[in-house]
Amino acid sequence: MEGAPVLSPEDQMHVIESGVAAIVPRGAMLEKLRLGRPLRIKLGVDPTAPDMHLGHAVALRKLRQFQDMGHIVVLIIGDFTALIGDPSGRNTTRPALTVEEIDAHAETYVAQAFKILDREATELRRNSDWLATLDFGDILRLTSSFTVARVLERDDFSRRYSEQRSISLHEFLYPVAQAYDSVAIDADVEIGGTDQLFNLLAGRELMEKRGMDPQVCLTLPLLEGTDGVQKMSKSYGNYIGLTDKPADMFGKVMSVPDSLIVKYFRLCTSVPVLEIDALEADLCRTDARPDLVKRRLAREIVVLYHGTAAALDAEETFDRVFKRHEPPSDLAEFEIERGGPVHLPVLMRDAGLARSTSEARRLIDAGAVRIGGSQVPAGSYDRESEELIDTVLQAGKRHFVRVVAGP
RNA sequence: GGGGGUGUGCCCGAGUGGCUAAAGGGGACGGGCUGUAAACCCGUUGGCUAAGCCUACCUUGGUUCGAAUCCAAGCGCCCCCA
Repeated sequence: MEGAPVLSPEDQMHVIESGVAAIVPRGAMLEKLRLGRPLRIKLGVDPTAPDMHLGHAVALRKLRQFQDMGHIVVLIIGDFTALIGDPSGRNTTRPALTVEEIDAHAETYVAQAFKILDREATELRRNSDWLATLDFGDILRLTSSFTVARVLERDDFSRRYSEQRSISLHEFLYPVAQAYDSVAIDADVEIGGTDQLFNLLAGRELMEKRGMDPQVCLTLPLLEGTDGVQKMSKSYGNYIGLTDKPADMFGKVMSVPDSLIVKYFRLCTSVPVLEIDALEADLCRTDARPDLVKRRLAREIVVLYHGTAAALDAEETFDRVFKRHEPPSDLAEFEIERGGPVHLPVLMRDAGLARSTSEARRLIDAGAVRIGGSQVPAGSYDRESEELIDTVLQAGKRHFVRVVAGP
């Protein structure tokens, strides 16, 4: 955003607060903004998960908002802390990663992060730069700033402690290391998920003890996945991947429950906050059209990751498939031999329309399968190849394959 | 170190010798309604060119015409005592 108008501290505050879980302490945030200089906004990431989805992007989007208002982002790859493994939200010790894994993950992470962040306003750092050089004396001085009781207050530690699960001594050092990151880069603000609050506060306290202007801690809520219940996660299968195909992305957003529309706008799009406020007000009216608002949401998100043209295309495909019940334009093709009988369950399994021939039979018996638009009757499993070639085979509402003659 | 418990399909959970591909629920999938929302209704939910066959109740071995169910050993998890 070149030449963005300079917002007043109060207006900036309004943007910053959109969608956040907490700003601690809120007053300090405002004071920092009033300084009138670019603030240094810190995000530390553990190079663990290379496949990113909208949930991972939430913090990055918030950082981007800061950048658009003229602030600097300091993105820290926790290559050194990954050797410890963040215990946050875990019941057990997290396995440490190898150096090779860390490098590979960091690379893919950064590549994806710069789809969202402004490279020009980003400082990219690795925390091994300053953590690896500390000697034992430094570490002793550092750890003397914290007490065991304080660290044990953390939910995850206290739970593990009372349940008599093991806590390795080095895990205690994770918040210390993260706090030291804030000192090393002189952070004004650090952002993270709600489960990070303790670590963020540790940074604030350490800076204070060192006579620095302590960082403000900003936490972001977890983003629910397409099921609207569980947090977005690959293992729950409810995620929208940043590299999902435009049509898939559009469709997945449309399947998100209405109750999450505003949250998604705030956490996943770059729509101006004032506009989202207006949208939210509209949605509360009795003649509201949540379907249209959600459509816009889907469009905004696809534009962000695939551009305008792809978004228009995705919406068109969506209408074709789900409104007019026609096959999409970019159909996958599946080749079969010309001449001879075809057993539908096997064809469907091989073409990826069903996971097994048994499932394919079930789909047929449930009336979910169509050849060239006409329903296959239950129990009818065999066809001649000529009846299938150059037709569209459909299983359920969203799975299509064009059958063509093979070599 | 001693004592007790438990291990079932994607998950939870019933089942204590044949009628069990295994109740019920959740989830998922499919169909209807719709806005690929919610709510609701119906169906399906091990594999296999399939009225049949094969593989399945932690593992291995055993008893039996027949075992998820009984016995033995092993492995995992949980609880109590020391």
